[in-house]
Amino acid sequence: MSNSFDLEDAPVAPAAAPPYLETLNDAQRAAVEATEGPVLVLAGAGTGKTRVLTTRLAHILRQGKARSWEVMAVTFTNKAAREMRERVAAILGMPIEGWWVGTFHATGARMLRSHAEVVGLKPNFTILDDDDQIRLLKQIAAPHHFDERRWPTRVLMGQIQRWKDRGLSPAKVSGAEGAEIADGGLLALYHEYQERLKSLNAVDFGDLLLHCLTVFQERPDILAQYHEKFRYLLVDEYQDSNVAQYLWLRLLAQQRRNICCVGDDDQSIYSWRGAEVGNILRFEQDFPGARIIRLERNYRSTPHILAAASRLIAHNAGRLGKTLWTDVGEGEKLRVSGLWDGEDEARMVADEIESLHGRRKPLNEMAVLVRAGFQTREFEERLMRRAIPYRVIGGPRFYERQEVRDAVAYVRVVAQPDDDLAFERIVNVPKRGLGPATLQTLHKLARAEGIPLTQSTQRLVETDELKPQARSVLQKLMADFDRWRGLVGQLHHPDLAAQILEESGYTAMWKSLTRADKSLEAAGRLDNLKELIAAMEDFETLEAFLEHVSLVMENEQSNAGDKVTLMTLHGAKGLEFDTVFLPGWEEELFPHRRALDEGGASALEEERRLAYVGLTRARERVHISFVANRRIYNQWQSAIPSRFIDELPPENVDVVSRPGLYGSGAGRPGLAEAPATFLGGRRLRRERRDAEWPATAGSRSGFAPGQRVFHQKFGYGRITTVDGNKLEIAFEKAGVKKVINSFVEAA
DNA sequence: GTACATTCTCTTTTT
DNA sequence: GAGAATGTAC
Repeated sequence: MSNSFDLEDAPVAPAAAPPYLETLNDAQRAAVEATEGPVLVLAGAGTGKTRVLTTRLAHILRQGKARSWEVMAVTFTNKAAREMRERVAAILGMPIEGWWVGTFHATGARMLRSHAEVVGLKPNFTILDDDDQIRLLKQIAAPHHFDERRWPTRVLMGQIQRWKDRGLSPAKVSGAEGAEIADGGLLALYHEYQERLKSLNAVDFGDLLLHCLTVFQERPDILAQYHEKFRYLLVDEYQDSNVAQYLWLRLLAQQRRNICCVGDDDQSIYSWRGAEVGNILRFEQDFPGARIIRLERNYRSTPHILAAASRLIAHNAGRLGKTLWTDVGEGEKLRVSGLWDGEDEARMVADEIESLHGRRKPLNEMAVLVRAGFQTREFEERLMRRAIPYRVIGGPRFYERQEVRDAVAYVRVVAQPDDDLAFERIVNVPKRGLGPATLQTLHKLARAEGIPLTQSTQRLVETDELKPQARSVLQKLMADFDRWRGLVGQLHHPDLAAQILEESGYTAMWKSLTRADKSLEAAGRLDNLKELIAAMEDFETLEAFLEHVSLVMENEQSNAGDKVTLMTLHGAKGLEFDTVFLPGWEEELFPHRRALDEGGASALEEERRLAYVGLTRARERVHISFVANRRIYNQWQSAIPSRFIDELPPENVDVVSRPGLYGSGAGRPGLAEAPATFLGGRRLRRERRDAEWPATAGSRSGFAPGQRVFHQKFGYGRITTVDGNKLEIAFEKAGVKKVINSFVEAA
C-alpha cells in the first residue's frame, strides 16, 4: 500500500525556512537538513543531540519527504523513544500516527511478528525475559553435567548472548571458537537452546534481531518490501549498537542509504553487553560518501566541568575526537573530597544537599551517580534520616518484581496455554504441595510426547500416575485455567486478571503473611499487583498487554515532587542536573575491579568513559568523593583514590581532602606524572596492599601474583605467591592451597 | 516427597 | 545482607 506512494503526492514544501530551524546553530541545522544519503552526527555531551534528532524527524515529515509510516527511528530505551514521539509531535503541533519509532527490540519484534513463519515460529511467539532464559538453559544443561563451578549457568547464558549480539546463530559460530568454550559443549548447548525455544514458540531478546537477520537473508523479497517502505532511517546512541543491530541497520539502509546515525564514541559504555564502538568508528567505511557532522558547542556545562571532562577523556586512545566548547561564564571549580568512610561520605553529600536546598536549589536538580547499584543504599539511609526526599532510578524494576512476574505468568498461561515456562513458574505458587518429583513426571510425559506441559498435565490428571494429592490439586488447577480461558473476551481483561489472582489463591498467599516483619512487605506486593492490574487498562487486549510487559521492563514510577535522584552512572546517560555528586571514586570500585579483570585495557577505557558521562551530566556543580575505608559486605577494606582523580586537571579542581587521610587526590606529584596511569596506580597499590591486587592483563610467560586463575578441583582463585612451578593460590571457594602450575590455567 | 531451616557464596553496569 | 544450594524435620 505504501509502495504506491510517490514524492509527487506529498504536500509542497513551504518556501521560507520553517521556524523550528531558526533557533539551531549551524552544525545542528546542517545535521537536520542533510536528509539525503548517509550521515553520522557526532554529538558531544550536552550539544543538543535530542534536539537535532527530533527536529530532523519533524523536518522530514514537514517537508513532505516522507509520510509518517515511511520513517523508522530506533533508540535503545523506551524512554528515548517516548521522548522522540512527544517532541516531534510538539514541533509539528499534531499527534503522529503509524510511524515506526521504538527501541531496537520493539521494532525487531514488530517485524518478526509479521514474518515469524520464515524462522519456524508462530506469530504469537512469546518473548522470554532474563529469568526465563536462565531457567530454560539450566534445564537444558542439566543432563550434560557441566561443571557448575566452572560454568555457572549465568556465564553460559552470557556467552550465548554475546554470540547473538554479534549476529551469530549457532550455525554461524566458527568451529574454532565454538570448540574453545567448554570443549565445544557450549556450542552444542546453544544449538539445543535454540531448538528448545523454537519448540516453545518463544524467543529471547537477542533473537528479536537475530531472527530478523535470518528473515532478511533468506527472503530478499521481504527485505525489499522494507526498502520500499522506509525512506529515512534514524538511529539514536549509535555508539551503543552491537553487531547484530549494525547488520540489521545496514541491510535495511542499503537500498536508499538515507540513514542518519547519532552518537558519541566517548559515551560508549555498554561493551559488556555487546556494544561495538567500532560501529561508530567505522561508519565512513560502511557508508562511503557519508557526511560527518560534529556538534561541539556545549550548552550544558560550565568551562570548569568541560575542561575536567575533556582532560579525563583525553587519556583514552582511539577516539574520533571532538573539542567541546562553551561560552557560558566560569562557574565553580569541581570539588574533590577525601573522606574517612562511606558513612562520612553519605553525610557530606546530605549536608551539601541540604545547604544547596537552603539556597533555594530544587532537589530535582541534584543527583547522586554511583558506579554500582548497591552503593545507593548508604545514601538512601542517610537521606531518609534527614527527611530529604529522594527517588532511586533503576533498582528492582516493576516487571521484574517477583509478585508481578508471578501474576504475569498466570495471565500468560491463560492467554497462551503452551507457555511452559510460565506454567512452571506458578504451578506451585502458592504452595500446592507439588515438589520436584511431581514436576518431573509432568515433564517426562511432555518431553516424550512433544506436547506442552498444560497438555501433559491434563493427561496425567486423568490417570493414576500421580499421587492422589498431587492429582487432585492439579485437577483443580486445570479446571480453573479452563474456566478463566472461557472468560477471555467475555470479561474486561483487567477484571479477569484480578479474578485469576483471587481465585488461584495468589493474593491470599500474600495476605496471609501477617508476621510483623513481613506484613509491610506483603502490603507493598499487593499494591504492586493492583498497580499491575491498573496498568492493564491501557491496553486493548491481553495479548497487547503481554507484549508490552515483555518489551518494556521499565518502571514508570510517578516522578512527581521535588526529589534528589539516586542512580547508576549507566542510568544517567542522557540526563542532566545542576548538581552532580560522584561518590566512590576509589580504585577497585571505580574503575571497577571486575571490569578490569575481565576486559583489561579496553575495559579501563570504558570505565573512563563512564566517568566522563558522569562529569558531563552536570550543568553547574560537580562533587567527587572517595573514602579511605569502604565496607564491602561485612569487611572493612582500605581503599585508595581512583586513578581518574589524578587525571583531572588541577586547575579546575578544588581538593578538600580531610588532612591525614591517605591520598590527597588531584595534583599529587608522581602519580599524575606517571606515563601510564595503569603503571603508576599499580606501583602505588603494591606498596599499600601487597599480594591481593590483580595483575594487569597480559603478564608474560607463566603466572604472576595477583593473577586470577582456574583450577579443575578448586575453582577460581587468585595467586598469592609464585615459587618456581609451585603456586600458592587463594581460592574463592576452597581457601588457600598450594598447587603445581600445570594444573592451573589463566581465568 | 515436601516444606522449612541452615549453610554457603557473591555482589557492575541492562534493552 | 540476599540468594541459592544444601541439610533436616515432618
